[in-house]
Amino acid sequence: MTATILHADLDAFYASVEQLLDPSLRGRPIAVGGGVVLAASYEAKAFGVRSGMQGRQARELCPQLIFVRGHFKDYQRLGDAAIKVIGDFTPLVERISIDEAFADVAGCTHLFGAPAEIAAAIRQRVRTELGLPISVGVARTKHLAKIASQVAKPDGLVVVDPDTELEFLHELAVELMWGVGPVAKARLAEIGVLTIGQLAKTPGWSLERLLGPAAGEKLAALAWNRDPRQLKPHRRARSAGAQSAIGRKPAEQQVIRPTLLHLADRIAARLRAKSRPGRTVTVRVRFGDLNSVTRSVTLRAPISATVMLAKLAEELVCAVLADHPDEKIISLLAISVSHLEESWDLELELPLGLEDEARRPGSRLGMARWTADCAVDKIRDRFGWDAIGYGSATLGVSRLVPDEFRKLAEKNL
DNA sequence: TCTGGGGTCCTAGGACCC
DNA sequence: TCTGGGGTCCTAGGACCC
Repeated sequence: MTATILHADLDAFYASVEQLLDPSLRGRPIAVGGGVVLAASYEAKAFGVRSGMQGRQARELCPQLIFVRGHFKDYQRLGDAAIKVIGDFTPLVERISIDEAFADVAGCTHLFGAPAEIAAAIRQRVRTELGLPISVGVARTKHLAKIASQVAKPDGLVVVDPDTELEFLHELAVELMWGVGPVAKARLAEIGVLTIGQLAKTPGWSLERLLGPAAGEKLAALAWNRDPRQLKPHRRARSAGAQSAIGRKPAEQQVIRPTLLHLADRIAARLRAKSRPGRTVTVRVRFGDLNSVTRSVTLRAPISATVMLAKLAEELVCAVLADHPDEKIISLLAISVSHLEESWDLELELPLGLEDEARRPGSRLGMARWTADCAVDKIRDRFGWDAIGYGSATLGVSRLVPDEFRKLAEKNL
């Protein structure tokens, strides 16, 4: 058995792109964003600057921090180009996000050499052709390849020989494992488990009691490098959503309605573009105290119409607020659509979707709405997103994070 | 460390069916 | 009518990942 799984991960991707585009930023602490840090360079991370952090806090940690507005189109272009370099070696590529992918090179070693050589070649090409640092891990399983690339960062290559994989794995900290976050790490620490080796020696029943049956079993297997996950080149998304942190706002219709319409507009347009309407609509409301509550409904027929989604979301939010009459302040609204149809003939959706709506008291059956959605989609295709839209949705909606940035995180439906 | 946005998966209880 | 058991779907919440 040889190690043929690669995990490739661009280092501090957005920040590296900025340093590539503007040489005066190289070697300096920079943050992409403004009000919120969307990404930080290694130099900034050294000061404790993290993505998601408030800009003010980041500046306190690192007074010389340079804020740059993002070049979002370049992120997409260079991320795609890096993945394409990997694709030049093997078609078995599973892209995880804009800057990260797995690949299996088992079938192409006769053409390009050993997996380690292929990994080195990928790094070399991304460096010379794109000007970006990328770290690569090579191992027998996805889990170990992923850990290897983390260990390799920044700008490194780590190959885990199958004969010594447990020696490599067992001395690492548990939180490097896939699936061990802050909560699991703390629980494991309570029973004295700090390293993956200690985890491996912990009895299965103990892990399952601590972390639940599924997580316990998974971690036990991963600790012995038994990772059953296959590479999946074509994964389809199971849900599509959008959220907006709105600061502290009163829980009132004039705040809620335009925000939900904007979110619904973004989601529904994506669903329509891929003909993947969904049956379950979930809403999340976060209150002033940062506690949040969700509410969902599952329909008989899938929907992808903007107004219908917005209306359903609004009813769910109203139900949440009715259940929490003491909460006067909301700080975030989110909508997610799941139970996505594999593929759906749009022509069929209208009668079925509206049939559902038609049963609801006080609603009007509107062919015009669906026709309008299609017209809006077409105009946006030609003239851009902001060429047309729901007036109240585009105006007065706080955009803490630019929509172009949000798009980068969207999965292909 | 209380922070932004798009996702996945798991759990537990209840409804409902056979 | 009651008791038992298995399976599936829905809902709400939570941990985790990038």
